[in-house]
Order: sequence, then C-alpha cells, then structure tokens
Amino acid sequence: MARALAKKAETSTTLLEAAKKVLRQSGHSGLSTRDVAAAAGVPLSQIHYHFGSKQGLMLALFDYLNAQLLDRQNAMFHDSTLTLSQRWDRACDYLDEDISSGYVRVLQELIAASWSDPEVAKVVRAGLMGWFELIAGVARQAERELGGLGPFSTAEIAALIGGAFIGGESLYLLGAEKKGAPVRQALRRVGDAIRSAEAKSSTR
Amino acid sequence: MARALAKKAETSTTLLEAAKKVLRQSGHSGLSTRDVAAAAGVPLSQIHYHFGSKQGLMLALFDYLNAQLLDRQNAMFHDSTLTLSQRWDRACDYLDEDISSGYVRVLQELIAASWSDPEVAKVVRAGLMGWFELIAGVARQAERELGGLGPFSTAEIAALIGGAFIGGESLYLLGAEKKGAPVRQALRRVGDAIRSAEAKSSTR
DNA sequence: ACATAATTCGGTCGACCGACCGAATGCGGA
DNA sequence: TCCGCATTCGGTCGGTCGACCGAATTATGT
Repeated sequence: MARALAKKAETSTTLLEAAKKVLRQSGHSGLSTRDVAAAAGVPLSQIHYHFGSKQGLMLALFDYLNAQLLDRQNAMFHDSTLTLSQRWDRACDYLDEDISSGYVRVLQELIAASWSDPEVAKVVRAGLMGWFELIAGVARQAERELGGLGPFSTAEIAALIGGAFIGGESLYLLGAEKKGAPVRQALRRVGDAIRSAEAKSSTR
Repeated sequence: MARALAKKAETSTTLLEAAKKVLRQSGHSGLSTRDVAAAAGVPLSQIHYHFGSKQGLMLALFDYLNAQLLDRQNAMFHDSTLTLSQRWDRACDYLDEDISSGYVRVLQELIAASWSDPEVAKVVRAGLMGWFELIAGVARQAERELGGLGPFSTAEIAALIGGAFIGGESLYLLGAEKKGAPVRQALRRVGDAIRSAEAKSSTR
C-alpha cells in the first residue's frame, strides 16, 4: 500500500512536471492531455485516473507551483535583516528567475485560463491572495519605517504592486521589452525610489 | 463595384463585431469560427473568404478595436487644458468604461493569445507600443510640470504605468476585487498622489 | 445585353480533442 | 496462498474544430 501510494504520487508529479513543460511550450489552448501524457511517458488515461479531468490537472498544477513559490517568498520576507529596498531588489531577482524557469509563463497562462473558467479562477484567486497579503505585510513595515504611504492604504499598495508585477510579466511574455518598453528595468527603478525614501527617512 | 465593396466591408465589420462578442463571452480558446459565423448570422465560409483564417480574423479584430481606443485616448491627451491628475482620473474612467463594454476582456484575451502566436504578438505589440508612446509623452509633461520624475526615465514611467494598467485589468478579470484586492481603487489613488505633487509643485 | 469578376452559400473532409471503458497488472493484508 | 483494491494500460467513441471546395448568386463594366 505504502509502495502503491508512493508510485501514485510519483506518477502524479511526473504528470504535473510534464503539464508544466507543455504549458510553457504551447500555452493553455495548445495543451492537450495527449501531449502531457506523451511528455510524461505515461498512457493518456493516467491523467483522468489521477486528476479526473483536464481541468483537475490544471488546478493541481497551480497548487503545485504556487506552493513552491510562496514558500520561497515567505522565507525571504521573514528574513527581518533585510531593508525594504533589499526586499524589492530580491523580488526583482525572483522575477528574472521565474521568467527563465518558465514559471511566469505557466502562471500567466493559468490566470488567462481562469477568465473563462470559474473553477480555475477560484483556485488561482485564492493563490494570488496569498501574495497580496504578503505584500501588504511588507507595506505595513514600509509604513512604519518610512512614515506613511502617502494617500495609499496597505491593501492599495499591495494591489498596485501586485498588478504592476502581473502586468509586467504579461508584457514581457508579449515581447514588449524587445520593442523598447523597459518593463523589468522600470520595476528595478522602483527599488531606487525606495532607497532614496529610506535615506531621507533615516536622516530625519 | 462600389456597392460590392460596401457589402464586403459590411460583412467584415459584422464578423468583427460578432468575433468581439464571442471572444468576450467564451475567451480565445473557446472561440470557434462556427460560433462567430453563427453570431454574425453569416455562413462559416465567409470568415475564410474575408480574413483567410481564424488568425486573420483575430489580427483584424485587434486593429479594429485598438484604432478606436487610440483615437479616443489621443483626443484626451491632446486636450492641453487638462492637468496631469485630471488626465489620470480620465484614464481611470476609461478603464471602467472599457471593462463594462467588454473591451478589456477582448484585449486581454488577444494579449494572452499572442504568447503562443508570434504573428498575433507582432500586431498586438505594435498596437500597445502606441500606448506606451502616448504615456511617455504625458510623462514628459509631468517631468516639466512637477520638476523631475525621481529615478525614472519617461520610458520607464510609461512601462510602469502601462504594466500596472495591464496587470490591473488581468486581476480584475480574475475577480480579485471581489476577494478584497482594491485594484481599480489603488489606481485611482495614484491620481491623488499626483494631485499632491501638483500642489507641492505649484506653491514652490 | 452580356461577359467577367466578386461575393455568398451549403456541404464535407481529415485531424484532433476529452472522456470513457474493460481488461491486465501489481501490491498489500488475511 | 489467495483475495481485494489500487493502479496501469491500450483502444475507442462521440463530438468539434479549421480549412477547403464547387456551385450559385450578385454586382460591375462594356
């Protein structure tokens, strides 16, 4: 039994990794269960056995990926030795990592899929809300350290930053940077702005 | 001939409007040429006659929509009686309009489609670059009126604002606002921030 | 009026999809 | 040992898709 369960989990993760690979290459609309099964090297019917449906596979994939990312992000934000600007720079580093690893493509595809699928939307929304709360927590830190956030509440800051990153990812995937829109560079600059706010606040 | 061309153009726009409607309801992956033809009340083969392929229809649809939006936006930004904060507020108004009219959904679907289709990406990219140049122009105005943009270049400001709006739209479609992320409210607040920068600058 | 070209139309073809099925296999507990 | 359950497997079914075709219809120019 234990062995059987181990085998089951193994096949599941093999399928999830394959799904990630196919999603990265072909997008959500170009993803077929046959492609995933072929990439995983298992028969087609295994997908329906383990996940019930194509949608079930997508849902499981989002949980699988988001858990990994949130773990990493939580570790970073709980490191209290970091200043705000250092955290921001680190977030930008992570964005670069996630782009080259293919995470960004997969997550954006799942977000886009959720526009048409309420079930997927529910899961993706719940996952993203974890991010917003994380950012809002840092915003509270910023409020204390920098002395106020102007007209913004912490929830609004979180929505703004989250939106800027999501939009930046979308634009990167579109290839906007190759046409002269310095998307990631602009996000990095925000770190500079935070740095000067920190300097001003510390010499106050 | 003139009559035939008029008829041809009429059928084309009928198909484009139908495509917009279907795209809004079912998303890009759920859009079939049959649905579009049925919604337009014309035979299926008309799509291939007028646009060559499904992709041709998508490309034509983007041009059709983006031309309308850019016209509106150009009119707004060329009205030199508006202050920066007024322009921002207006842009937020337009966002609300475009959400309820369905434009946002269609444009986001086309952006997502472009991640998998280089041809579509080329057209969408070119269209969005028009927007970035528009925003960069306003950023130059802001640079003069407010006296500098901190660490940001005008191109970076454009990328940041464009990304924030694109990301905000994506999050809105996801339903993030219903789960407590005040996406559009946060964008409005930026207008408040601009207002206080204007006040500070004028009393200088 | 007539020839020519543009447009519209119904019908169909081959390919691909997700889902499902029943049989075969592997494994643990009695 | 053998039973029962979880898992794996190949195969197929009904359905949808984009693309294409040839005929019919309409408009244009002479």
